[in-house]
Amino acid sequence: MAYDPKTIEERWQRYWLDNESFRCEVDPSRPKYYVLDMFPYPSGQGLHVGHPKGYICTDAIARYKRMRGFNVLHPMGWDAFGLPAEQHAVETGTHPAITTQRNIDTYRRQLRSLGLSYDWSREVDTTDPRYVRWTQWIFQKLHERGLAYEAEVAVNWCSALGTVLANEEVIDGKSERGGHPVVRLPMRQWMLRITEYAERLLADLDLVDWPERIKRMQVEWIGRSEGARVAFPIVDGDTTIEVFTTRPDTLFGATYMVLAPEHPLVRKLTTEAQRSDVEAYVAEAARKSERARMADGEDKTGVFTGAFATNPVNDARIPVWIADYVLASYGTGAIMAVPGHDERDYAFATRFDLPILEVVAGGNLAEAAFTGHGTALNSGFLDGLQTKEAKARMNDWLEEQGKGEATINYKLRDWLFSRQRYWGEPFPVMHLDDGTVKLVPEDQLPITLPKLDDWAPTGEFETPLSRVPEWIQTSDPETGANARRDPNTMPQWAGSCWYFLRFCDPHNDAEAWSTEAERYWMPVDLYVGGAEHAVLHLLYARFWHKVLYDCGLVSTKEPFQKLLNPGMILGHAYRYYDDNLSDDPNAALHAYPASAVRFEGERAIAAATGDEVKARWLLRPDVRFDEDDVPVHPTLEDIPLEEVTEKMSKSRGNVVSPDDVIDEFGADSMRLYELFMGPLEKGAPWSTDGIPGCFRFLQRAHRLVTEETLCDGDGTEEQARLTARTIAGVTGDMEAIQPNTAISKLMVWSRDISRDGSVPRAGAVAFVRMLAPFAPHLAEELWSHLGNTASLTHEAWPEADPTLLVEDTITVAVQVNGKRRDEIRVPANADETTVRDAALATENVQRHLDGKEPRKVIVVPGRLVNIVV
RNA sequence: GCCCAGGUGGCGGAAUUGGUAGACGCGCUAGACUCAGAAUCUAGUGUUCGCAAGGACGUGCUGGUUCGACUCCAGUCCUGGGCACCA
Repeated sequence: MAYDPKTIEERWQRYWLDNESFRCEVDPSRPKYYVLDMFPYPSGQGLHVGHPKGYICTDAIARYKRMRGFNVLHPMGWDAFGLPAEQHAVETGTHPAITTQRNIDTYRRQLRSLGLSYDWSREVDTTDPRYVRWTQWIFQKLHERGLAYEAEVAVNWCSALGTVLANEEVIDGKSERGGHPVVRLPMRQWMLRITEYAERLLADLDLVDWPERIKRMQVEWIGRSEGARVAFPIVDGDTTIEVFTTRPDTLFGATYMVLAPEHPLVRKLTTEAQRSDVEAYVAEAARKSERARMADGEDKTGVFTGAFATNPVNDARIPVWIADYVLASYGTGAIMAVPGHDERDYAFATRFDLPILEVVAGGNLAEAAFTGHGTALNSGFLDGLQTKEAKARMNDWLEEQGKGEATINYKLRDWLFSRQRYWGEPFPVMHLDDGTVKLVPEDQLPITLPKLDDWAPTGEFETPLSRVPEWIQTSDPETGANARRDPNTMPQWAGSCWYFLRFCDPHNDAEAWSTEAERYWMPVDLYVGGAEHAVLHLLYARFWHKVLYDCGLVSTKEPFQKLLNPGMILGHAYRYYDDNLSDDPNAALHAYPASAVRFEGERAIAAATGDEVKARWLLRPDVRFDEDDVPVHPTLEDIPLEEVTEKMSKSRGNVVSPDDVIDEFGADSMRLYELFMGPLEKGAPWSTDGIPGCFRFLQRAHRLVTEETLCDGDGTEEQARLTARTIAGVTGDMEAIQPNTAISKLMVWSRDISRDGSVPRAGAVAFVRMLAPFAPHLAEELWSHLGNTASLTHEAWPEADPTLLVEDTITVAVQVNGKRRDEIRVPANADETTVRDAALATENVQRHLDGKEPRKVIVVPGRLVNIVV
């Protein structure tokens, strides 16, 4: 019987499902292992070959750990709220719930076809009301602890799309999709006080085993900085401007102040003479997106308000300006400008002819700001102090005088937690007529989404839910008083902040999870998912987890013990450009090769005409190759194509589906290949060239076990040693999560085991067990061929006989002056003198010594001998 | 601009603590089987000189430390990722 993956894989997938082979239950008598994939958003395109890289690796680990006696929790679910389903509803009228279910079905089918060993009885779906109920419940916990509050925050509103856009969806004041105008409008929104947890989110990174670069990204995102708050009184006024500075030691050098254009004091401080200039500047800044403001970079702009403030250390009268280089959202939204010792202030002062004062020695202020540390000067009581001491002295002085205090500031901002969208969790709150907010009683949860008949945006600035008055309008079930529901929904992050807890106890209708299940399964021992979630998802989930910890609802400070990021699998495509910006299928377009296009920021411009153009992609089968083997467009004349390797995405047309690969080679070959390609964390362009090699290996494995006659026992000594070495090596590789080298050792075994005799049964048994994590279908098939009736899911992992790992005779390399000249075979237990003499005696060494006396001989036991002449 | 990761054959990639560079796979070459091909098996395969034995060179580049460097140090170039007026 030839190896036929299709039959084998169908049979065993059926068996695993029918027997619930991977079902797990709390069992305090056994050690647990919780291995988790970041659950996917089920998009309409289904999986591409890049997605399963991590899933396959965690599956191999899960199967390995089961065989090592662990009680393994390995679940899968769906992060199913999200914008694409809602946009699909706008376009087709199909309810997002229907689209979502359809997509989930596709994903589930594809994951099952890979033979992944999930406990499907634990599947969760964040859009399921039984799940939403507990997401809302956790929101209420946050609210009860004062961590959820409402605030007026500006949003990017696009009336053409009828939706609010994230900052990265806005390019140059226009929507990324379609190029429609976007305005910034203030709106009442929910915020979560994540900043209150900044210090713990930072400190507890020490508790987890994560890649250093991910930790660093979180550290930088949180952006802790130590400094001081200082109050500057307004001249002839009753207000003060408060600023944050990391350099209180330079306070004597503050020669002007700057407020962000959005600063609440701008209107109040501006004098009549300056009012029209200031208002024009503020309006201009509001029109620009945050991104555009940052992009302007070096060219500092600003306007004088007409007001003056007093420098609290020397009573100097200094002007107050507004400028958009000061960010409203960081610190206090206002700065003291020290042009002598800050590059931005220096550029601004030079541009507007403001005084520059030297208060730290060490630079040349005629040329540039000096931002380094040094000795204070022109600074009254700080003169002569080094920067570090000067800071401390100034902080003390500020506190003594009541003019400021030492403080810590974070870049991290509170989390904007509402979205003006339909397909998300409604807020479990009631807005009462007196303006207060009351939580919906727990027994009334979940608040479910209303039906929506008309999906098309109205262009009005309103949320989809606000268009359903009978849903918005409600009453307080406890008092019967009038109440309104919140018209916003939660962001997609909400469901993913706690799904790993629900997996511990997914069918519990009395509580979000039981204490027993949480204490047993948590924390997640191994969490695998894309580095693109390095900051947001992982930070938000950690934040919720810490709140739940403070509520006494979870027992661990951190949810994810070890984290790994699979590298991205990239797709190949061929690129050109055209000027059909609106994607009109009937447009008469003009196409351009990459060489005729230049870039201005993120915009592609045709070099000849200056018109904006749009990138287009073709897949290899659609590309024509001309006589010089240059890829060209199949129909458009003279358009050479640029070969690009990028992230797989529908818009680039470079997506490869696992369905096609499985159809041709089977799931086991696909799994083996994705593991064998290289280390988990490394990305690579997708190529099918290596798959036949993996298929051949499985074929050979199949033949060895089913077609050869097995001899009983361990076989010859060489065979027994080979098997023992393989077991030891594969086990070590699995512990280190290096399936690529584990597989290569299995390949060596299958190549060499029948070298000096027929395949020994004991070796075959060990081999099949070791094959199970990588090619589980074939392993099951061979296992039953070896006479077993049960699945090998819970069979014991083989153990290497340690006596067989010790070689009697070993090969030692012989070097002369560090260059390898020969090798010798010596008994493993030979002493140094024996090895040294044997090495000196070899012919090659004698020739290279050429009669000279060795000056020094270095013997590295078991490794090599180096003879220095 | 700043920070981080990484540069090893034609290709994907191996290489405990500094100790035989290139495991394993792909591709390629030759042979076996075959009427032939496919498939399979066997052998070879870093570059270069040599009939060979054997030598020289070789882990982005330039130096350094060392008996010995892919591995450690300094500098430099390239690629990928992150951050980007955070006071």
